[in-house]
Amino acid sequence: MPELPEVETVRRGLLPAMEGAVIARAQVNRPDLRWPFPENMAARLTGQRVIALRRRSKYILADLSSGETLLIHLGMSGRMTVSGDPLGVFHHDHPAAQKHDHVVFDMANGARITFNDPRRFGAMDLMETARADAHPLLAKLGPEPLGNRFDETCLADALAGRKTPIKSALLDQRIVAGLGNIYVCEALFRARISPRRRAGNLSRARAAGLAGVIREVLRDAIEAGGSSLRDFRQADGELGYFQHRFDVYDREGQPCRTAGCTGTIRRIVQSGRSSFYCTSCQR
DNA sequence: ATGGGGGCCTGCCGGC
DNA sequence: TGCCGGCAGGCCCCCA
Repeated sequence: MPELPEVETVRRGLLPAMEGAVIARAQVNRPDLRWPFPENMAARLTGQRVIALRRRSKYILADLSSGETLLIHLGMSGRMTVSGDPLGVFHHDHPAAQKHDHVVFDMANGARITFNDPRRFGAMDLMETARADAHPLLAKLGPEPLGNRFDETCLADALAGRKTPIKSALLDQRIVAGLGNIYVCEALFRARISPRRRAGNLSRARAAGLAGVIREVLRDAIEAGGSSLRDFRQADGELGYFQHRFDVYDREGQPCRTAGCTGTIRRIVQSGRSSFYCTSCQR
């Protein structure tokens, strides 16, 4: 599910309830998600203050007062929602527990944060904050697309010589971190590049343009509060709006939105994933 | 080294 | 109404 814009939207939604707040109680309802939880996870979280709530790629990172960092990944179907009232003014009740509520944080400020993940492709882990970058899930990630290190040159360099289709290359988190199936399709549409084109076959000028377009798509999506497909909700339970702005994703058979283009959006399968694109204006 | 495919899970949707 | 196949936003791992 959640790609970078959705994860960023969740992080922002969690900030008022989590950052600077103390985890009064951590309830862990099963031993694992995609992988086993770290040893004594509940005990290592209980009583800790969340110093900072960060994001790296599609991972949420909560730096704790203990010197450890909690890593959270939402997988395909993970959600984090806030209930209750961080200000302690209205004394809202918490909603009843749902199926697949795997981890629940009761914050000392009265907020409850619930991690729900039907498919359990998500993950949680704990590591030393000082060594967070070396975590196996983070160590090989490429640059943040909205950060300073991601520029035209670096994308062109990363794509050079690669025979894989540009679609697959952009899904490779070592080239650029945080893109998933939706935003790769959308970025390639905006850049007018066919998902089937060999990555190493793009001119440096087009690769440079693509880098700019990737940033633009992600910024637009974050601004819209992410996309709401199936089970994505913002942390406050509200729906995002970016799905209404998809130009190609899930628009098979519909007309291309490029001005003057009479093409139709097609769906193809590349390395097992759907790609949506206009065969007429994406080359 | 690089690229492709399988597998992990549950839920939903469309077709019969 | 019910069953079944196909599909889904991610990513590790194995194989060629």
